[in-house]
Amino acid sequence: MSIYDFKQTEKKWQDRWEEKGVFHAKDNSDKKKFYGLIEFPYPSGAGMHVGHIKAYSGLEVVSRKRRLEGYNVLFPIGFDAYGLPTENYAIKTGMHPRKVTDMNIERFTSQLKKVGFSFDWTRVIDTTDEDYFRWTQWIFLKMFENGLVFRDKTLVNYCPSCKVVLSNEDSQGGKCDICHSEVVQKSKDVWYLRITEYADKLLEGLEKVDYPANIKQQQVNWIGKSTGAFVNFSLKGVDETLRIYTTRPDTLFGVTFMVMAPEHPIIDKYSSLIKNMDEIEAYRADCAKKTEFERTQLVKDKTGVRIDGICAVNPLNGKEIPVYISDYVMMGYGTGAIMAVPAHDERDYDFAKKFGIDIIEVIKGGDISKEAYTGDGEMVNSGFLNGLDNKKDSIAKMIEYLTENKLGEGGVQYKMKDWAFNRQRYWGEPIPIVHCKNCGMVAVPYDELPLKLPEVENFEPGSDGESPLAKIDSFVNCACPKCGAPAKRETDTMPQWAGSSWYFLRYIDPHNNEAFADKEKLKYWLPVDWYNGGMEHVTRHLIYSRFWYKFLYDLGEVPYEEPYAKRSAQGLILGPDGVKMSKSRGNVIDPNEVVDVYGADVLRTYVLFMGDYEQAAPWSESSVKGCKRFIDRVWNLQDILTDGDEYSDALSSSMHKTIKKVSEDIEQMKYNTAIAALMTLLNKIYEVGSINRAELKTVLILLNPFAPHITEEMWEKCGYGEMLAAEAEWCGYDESKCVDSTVEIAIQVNGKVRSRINVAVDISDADAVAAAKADEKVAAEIDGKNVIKEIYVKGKLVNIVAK
RNA sequence: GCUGGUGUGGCGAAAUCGGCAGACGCAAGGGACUUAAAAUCCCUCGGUGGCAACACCGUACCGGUUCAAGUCCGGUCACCAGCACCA
Repeated sequence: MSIYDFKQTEKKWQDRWEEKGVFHAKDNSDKKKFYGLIEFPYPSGAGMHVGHIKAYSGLEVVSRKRRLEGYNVLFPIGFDAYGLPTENYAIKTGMHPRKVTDMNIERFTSQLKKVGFSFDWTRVIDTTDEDYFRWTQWIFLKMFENGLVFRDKTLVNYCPSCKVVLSNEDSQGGKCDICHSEVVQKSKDVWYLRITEYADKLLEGLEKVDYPANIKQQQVNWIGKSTGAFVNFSLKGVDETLRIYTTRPDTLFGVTFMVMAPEHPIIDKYSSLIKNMDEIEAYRADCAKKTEFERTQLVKDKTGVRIDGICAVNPLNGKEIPVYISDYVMMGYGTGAIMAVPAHDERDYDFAKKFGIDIIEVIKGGDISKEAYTGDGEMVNSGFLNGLDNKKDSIAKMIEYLTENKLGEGGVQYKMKDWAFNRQRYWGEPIPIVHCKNCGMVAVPYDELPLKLPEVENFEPGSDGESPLAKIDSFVNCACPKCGAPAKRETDTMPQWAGSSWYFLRYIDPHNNEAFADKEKLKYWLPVDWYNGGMEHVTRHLIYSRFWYKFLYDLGEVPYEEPYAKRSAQGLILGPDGVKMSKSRGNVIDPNEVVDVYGADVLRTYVLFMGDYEQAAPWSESSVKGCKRFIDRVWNLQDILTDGDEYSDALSSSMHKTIKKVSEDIEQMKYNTAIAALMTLLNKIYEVGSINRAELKTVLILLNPFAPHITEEMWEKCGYGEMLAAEAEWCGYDESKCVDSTVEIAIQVNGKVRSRINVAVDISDADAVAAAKADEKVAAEIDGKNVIKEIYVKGKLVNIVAK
């Protein structure tokens, strides 16, 4: 018995795989392709996390299996290297972000290689590389050309700590996605990408892809499509319409007041008519003080101010309606104003109660003296709608009436907002736009790309929320590409999501200087067959990259409608204390230490064995040892190896069953049970006491995707060949050989197990029941009773119902 | 509040279609080997009762369907994740 020297062995095979280039994807191949994609890492200074290992190991196993199955596999890796942590580190230490990035990438690379991942290292990309971001800028300019880029001065999410403007996706829950501090609202002129233009396409595309239901649902909710109507209310005494959006046009006869967002422009436009402007300004100031989080909390106790001097008119019956401002209405959704129907909306009801406003019932079914009735029913107090069902007929009828009389029309709204696309920071892709007094916003010509970052001394962002680039005159001052007049460059950079929005396309053709990727190659490799990543990206990167891809599809640059055919998400690895790993808690597990102590094969096996791949699970050092034992027991199979080029009778059915189980489980990401099946097989082999050459070969191939190093070493040592990864074929199995000739079945009497017997697999129902009845215990149990029913479930059990 | 999900031993977890609950691993206890420890190997391991064969109970809780329910149906509770005054 020899001891398995994992350190020396793992290094040996990692070097050989690299030398031989066995994991390089081949272009222009006739073979079936498989494109497996994992979310490329942000190369942080902290180095790799065990979470990375789990995230990559899933598709690593699939990719290795696919190669053995004869596929041409693209399983690439790269680095999403622009971002604030690097820049902040550079500010702190005085090192250039380029240097920091290069160091971190080098460290990640060596760590990844030590785990033995089968990435194609000839296709590595780095989003901060000028040959890469040149094309990020190129896509941005294409969007600019096509009207998908615009500037707007409105309230934006702003992180005072990071000193950057955040998109809606980056400030979920009112917290900054980067540093988790409270986001404030600030009025600022910033860049947007018109992602809402693609809302419907993003929604419809979900029907064509294989994503888990929860991921689809989350995206659907995030896009938040609603259908309803726009209604134009006139304001009394002035030539002005107050336009609102509602999903409930059926309740239009029940409107008793209107509410505008505090920032609504109509207020300023008619401030001279408003008698209580002081009160309104005071309320606005109060709202501005609230954080986004406070403002979006659902509160029963509504606040607001009635606008004295402005009055709206119900377009149906000419009734005068008071107008309020309140912060429960948001400027960013719909038109920033609502018609309030307190009888049938909880928020309006709370507001009406507080301010003593009339509540008019227009749908029968509730008790509006107690609470708002939001259910359905028959229309009342509603003129031409009376007697109709509110859902079935009256919505359509009302929209028809509004349209005919030019009082409004049907419409849709989305919760998703346009993408605030900018960072007031240094370490990002420069936005390739020039501001010219004569020509306005002008695109940097394509042949001047990449527009590089200037060399600067100080990366510190300006306190006024300006990019550090604004201080570099040599960068800012330029000639207008259109008219040649002196002009100024845009100084904002792109947000960190830019580079990752299309990286999977560049892997396909990473060294192309003529285009972001060759069309023929895109046609061969796309779509990504399987994309694994974290749940945290479902309403960020995953939406953004689908949007960019769909834009490129509309341009004719990419071949299919959706980028990712299938998506999956791994669960978190928690600390040994069952809580999310964090530096401050001191419960972080360093994957390098695990590799050093137990070896890469053990680490890889453990992260997949620890539980359901998609579920969170705590780290357990002793369970790691269990996997170490398993790997060592595999090594020791050499001691009981015998000749034989066919499966032995003793192991045949176990071999076939295990091949079937492992093959099927990998496809369903049930890696834990696949490994358990291999352990079960190993137990069986040791019980039998020997393994022959044919059986060992199968064991090595089945285990190879999980533990590639030890299986390569044994492959070579036992004389199967030179390199498993280059030579082996995935094992087949024979369904008919997965079963033994006899099985043990349970015998139940009235549903309770009373005995067990061995029967032939192909026993007939009648014989099985007869055999069951012949059993002593069963016979005693049914003696003197009436047998009512007899059931035989093939290979499982017999149930005799007796009274 | 809405959406998606989860609830099974001391722990991580298994269990196609409803068909022997607890595979596999960890921890624990006992034993072998050892001067000793580690490593390794063997045995036990959901609970209660029993010397035992065995019996009864047991998949968050209450109820239902069924010969048979962890699995299906109705209701309740708890936890996790995401969204949230979205008109």
